[in-house]
Amino acid sequence: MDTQVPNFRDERRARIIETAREVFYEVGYAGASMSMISSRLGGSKATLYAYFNSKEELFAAIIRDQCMTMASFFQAHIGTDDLRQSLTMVSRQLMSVVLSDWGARTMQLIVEESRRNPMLARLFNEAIEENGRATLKALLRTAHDKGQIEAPDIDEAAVILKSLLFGDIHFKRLLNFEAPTEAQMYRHVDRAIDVFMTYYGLEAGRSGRVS
Amino acid sequence: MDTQVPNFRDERRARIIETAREVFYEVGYAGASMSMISSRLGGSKATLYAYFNSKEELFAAIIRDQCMTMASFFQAHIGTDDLRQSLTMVSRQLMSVVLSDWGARTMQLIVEESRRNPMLARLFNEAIEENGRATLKALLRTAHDKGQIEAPDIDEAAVILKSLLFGDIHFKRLLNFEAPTEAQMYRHVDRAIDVFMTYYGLEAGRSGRVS
Amino acid sequence: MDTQVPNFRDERRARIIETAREVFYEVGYAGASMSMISSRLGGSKATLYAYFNSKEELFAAIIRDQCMTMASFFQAHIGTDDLRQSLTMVSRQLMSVVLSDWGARTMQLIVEESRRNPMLARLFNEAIEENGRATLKALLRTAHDKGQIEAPDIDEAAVILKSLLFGDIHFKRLLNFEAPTEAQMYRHVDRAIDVFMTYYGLEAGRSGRVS
Amino acid sequence: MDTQVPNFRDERRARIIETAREVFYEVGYAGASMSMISSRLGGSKATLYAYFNSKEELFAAIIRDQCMTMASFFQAHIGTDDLRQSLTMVSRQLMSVVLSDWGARTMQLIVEESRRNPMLARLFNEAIEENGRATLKALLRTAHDKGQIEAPDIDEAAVILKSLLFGDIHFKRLLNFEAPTEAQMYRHVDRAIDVFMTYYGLEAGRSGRVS
DNA sequence: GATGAATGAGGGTTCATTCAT
DNA sequence: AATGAATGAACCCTCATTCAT
Repeated sequence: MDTQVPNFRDERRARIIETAREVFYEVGYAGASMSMISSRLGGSKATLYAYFNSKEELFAAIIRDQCMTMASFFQAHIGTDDLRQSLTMVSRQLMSVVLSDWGARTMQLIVEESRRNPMLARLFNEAIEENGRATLKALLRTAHDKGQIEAPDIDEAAVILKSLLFGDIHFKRLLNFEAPTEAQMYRHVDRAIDVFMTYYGLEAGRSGRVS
Repeated sequence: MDTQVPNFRDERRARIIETAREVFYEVGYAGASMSMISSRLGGSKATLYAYFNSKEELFAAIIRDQCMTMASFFQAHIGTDDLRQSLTMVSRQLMSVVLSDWGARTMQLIVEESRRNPMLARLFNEAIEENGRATLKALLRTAHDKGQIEAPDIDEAAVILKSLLFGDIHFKRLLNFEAPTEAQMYRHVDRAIDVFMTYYGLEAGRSGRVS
Repeated sequence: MDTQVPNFRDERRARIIETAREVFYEVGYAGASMSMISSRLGGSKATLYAYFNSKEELFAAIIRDQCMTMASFFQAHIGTDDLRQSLTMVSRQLMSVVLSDWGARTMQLIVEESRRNPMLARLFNEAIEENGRATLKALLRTAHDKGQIEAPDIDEAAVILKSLLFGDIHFKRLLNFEAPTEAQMYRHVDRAIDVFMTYYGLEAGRSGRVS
Repeated sequence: MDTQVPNFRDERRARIIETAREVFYEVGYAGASMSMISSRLGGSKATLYAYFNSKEELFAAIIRDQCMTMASFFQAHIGTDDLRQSLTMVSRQLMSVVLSDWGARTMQLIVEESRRNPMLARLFNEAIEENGRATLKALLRTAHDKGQIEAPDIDEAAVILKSLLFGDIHFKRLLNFEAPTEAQMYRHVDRAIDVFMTYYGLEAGRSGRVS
């Protein structure tokens, strides 16, 4: 059971990852050098190589780490009876992570390296899909079963909702446009859910359409 | 009228841009070297620098060029009386460009460099916004005026449609996932327009919802 | 006699020399590039090479030109009966040239290149020696013959005077220290002549010694 | 006291400085390349940059080093009662350093770079002024106090002596003319001191004037 | 296990010079 | 006679990586 007790080596490894993460996030993969990282870390470059065999491997470890962190944000949401409210809460959480400086930058870095290392892209996709969208899908399936919506293809419905949420706003974040304010983001989420529910919901008529 | 007749210099410049574009698209901005470009081009490195003052400038010229090309794909669409058909045609065009290897790779490169050179991101955004979405907006406005849809905020409606179109599928393309087949893309477009029309349209009932 | 009538080629050559001189004086021999010169000149680099076979040759032509100009400053001085006054006038002239920005910079450039091209140093030395000091020597010889001074070795006397004049002040100018004001320079000249005359003169006693 | 024991790093650094000094002295600052230096040194270019951040910095370190060496030549001279003899000894020392190949070349290099890096000129000036001339000044002050000379303005007297010493002969050395033989240099020093003492001294009459 | 020191390969960029026109 | 275009060589400098201690 010594994996439960982080030893000295694990701690050092964690410090390396954290420091290197800062550097990569600041100047990008190509812009970062092992010298920068080791000098900010305090040790020597050779020490870095004692923990990671190459720059690429170090970067991959960081991305793995970040993806795990990101996935953790999307877990453990309990749906309520009010579907709209549940969707709103989950969506807001999803958006606040994805649109944050950290979230947007993470995806930028992955895009930058996804050619050289396709595994990174898969990791990231899983982190969002298998957690973020999985949560959405669970919500939708429950709602479908409860007769709140009519969505025979849950996967497709989840894609539609995710598209409505991310869509243009995420696109612009990747291009380094400023993040929306929280109020703007909330309005955006409301509209997205509105559109979604109009299509999939069984409520009578559209609500909030002409705001 | 001598600007109409490209002289030697312009031709050579065009050849440089084309060759450099290939290299950048293959290995990314950081992965490309001026040596690679010049050797593939056939000349010497110094010749490159006679046409472009720096690697960065060469890259910017290429991106500018690509953005113009991309914008040109979105111009001059004539709407018909059938709104769904018009939207479908424009959307398919938009998607086929954006999801193509070339379109997706272009955005990846811009994401890679948008930090160092924010102007590139602006150029790209304009190429898509001011042409792609402008065309959409024109269509929607006409439809609104004709009473085919009810969209008091045309901008917002265009964002919704664009989000539905791009959304998840574009996201995955940026991460180097495979492009959908044409049939898949067509189905996606149909679904997106369906959702859109259900929300904004004045048609009676939803069509094609349960496919 | 067509050398008397400067033709087109000579004029152009002169313009090249003048422009190149500016550049060399601003950034030094190594710091200057043929591109800088030709672009400031207006023509093409190839034109430069039509007039001068190499950068080194162009530089040599400039230095030759400047040395001739410098030599011209030291000619045609007529001595008066008052030896001190004559020496003062000649010395002031000599010093004002040598300490000027132009004069000091010329010597710097020559020092920079004298290793690679010893001829430049010889030219410069001659410009000063065979004109500046020759004038001094003529003055001194006349004075000696008139019985105003007693200097059996005129050469040596001239060296002493020149040393007293140039000495420390020229040394500092070569190191880019600021030029003295005219008043300071005049005082320096007075003192130098005073020392000189005390040694070589036949006047009774020293004058102006304790100022 | 481990600063007293030069470690490996200091030794290597010293070797770099020595090798680089040779190269710079042979071909000048602009003519030298880091490749030349590293290949003569035996290591790689990157090693050079581990010790000095840039070519300019390496050069500056060398010049600083040389200036310190030069300054060390001028220290610790004890005057005797015989002023002429003391002046002669100090002057000979000063001249032999300044006129040596090494001394002259050092100043040439500094002149070459004094524009780009004025600090070098200041260093050199101090090395000579604050040591060479300071020694002279100390001698003169003592002599003045003893009543051997009458020099109310010691600074000025020192400038005069230094000028007489350096003057023409140093000027020519900067232009790469050959160094005088030791005999010639001694004669020059004698003459300079003779002129100086005639002006400032309180001895009766001039001595050695007509040699 | 950690490190200071070292390095080969390559980066972007500039240069003096030479052709074909 | 003049030039626009081209180039090979070299520049300073940085990098990811390794090895002896």
